[in-house]
Amino acid sequence: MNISQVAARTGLPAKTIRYYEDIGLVTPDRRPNGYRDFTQNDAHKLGFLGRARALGFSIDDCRNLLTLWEDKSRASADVRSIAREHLDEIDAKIAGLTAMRHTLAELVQGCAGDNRPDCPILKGLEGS
Amino acid sequence: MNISQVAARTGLPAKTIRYYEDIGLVTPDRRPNGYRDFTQNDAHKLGFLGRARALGFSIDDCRNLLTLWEDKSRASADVRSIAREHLDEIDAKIAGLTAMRHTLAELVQGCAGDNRPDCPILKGLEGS
DNA sequence: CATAGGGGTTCCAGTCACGGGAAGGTCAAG
DNA sequence: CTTGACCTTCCCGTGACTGGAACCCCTATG
Repeated sequence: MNISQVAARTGLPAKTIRYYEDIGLVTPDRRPNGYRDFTQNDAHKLGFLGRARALGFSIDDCRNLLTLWEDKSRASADVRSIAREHLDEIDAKIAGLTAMRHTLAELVQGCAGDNRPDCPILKGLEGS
Repeated sequence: MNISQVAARTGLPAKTIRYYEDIGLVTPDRRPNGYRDFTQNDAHKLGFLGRARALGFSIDDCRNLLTLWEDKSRASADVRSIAREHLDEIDAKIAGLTAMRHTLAELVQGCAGDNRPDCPILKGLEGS
């Protein structure tokens, strides 16, 4: 399979796929003319990567997950622990954003939004 | 004021303050020896920047907010519209993360977390 | 057979918002 | 005079790509 075909199948840009090869996440064969030749398994791995990245896993996480995924004898507890850590991170991010949202919403609420130069949002940002 | 003092007052690292000067957000004076000399107003601006950044405003947003902040005749509606857009962005991020969390939590829940190699998390990531 | 196009390849540079660290000038204290 | 804290600039690295240039390969058409 050429790179454009695997790109179409996985939804990943060709550039990204080449980058994933650069950092050793996939190792496609090469044809005599130098073109990359992806197997079904490569495409499958790249699809896996795409979904894991979409779920917010870092490249390092993905590398670990890929290893576990290919290791038939791995313990599912290992996978679970990576996923759990990631879940905690997501929760922390959500909490941070929610706090941010709260503060900002208060500022916006207090703002008349008219043509007067008096703006509580800027006042709020001015600090104590 | 030297950079370390304004850093202490604003909570921003000196490196960050120099960077903000690089990209034109502040323009401190210079002493004969080359040291930066920050006015009270500079410190105030940097504090403003720190709080706005902490609320997740982008550097570009901050640049706009700073302009509005320094413009005595600005309309509060302008500020409000920037803040509202930012609020929408925050909401979108929260929604995305929440969806992610949901998917991931389902995967984790389905995982026994024992030593068997059968792992629903990896299965879920394998895709259709 | 020449050529046009749509693939593919490599490599280099840029992104964002800094952080780390080197090499060297400056200043106040002991 | 020396020490040590502080300041300066400069350059490289981060993460995960993205854009572009320059060039090769393959097929189809006049």
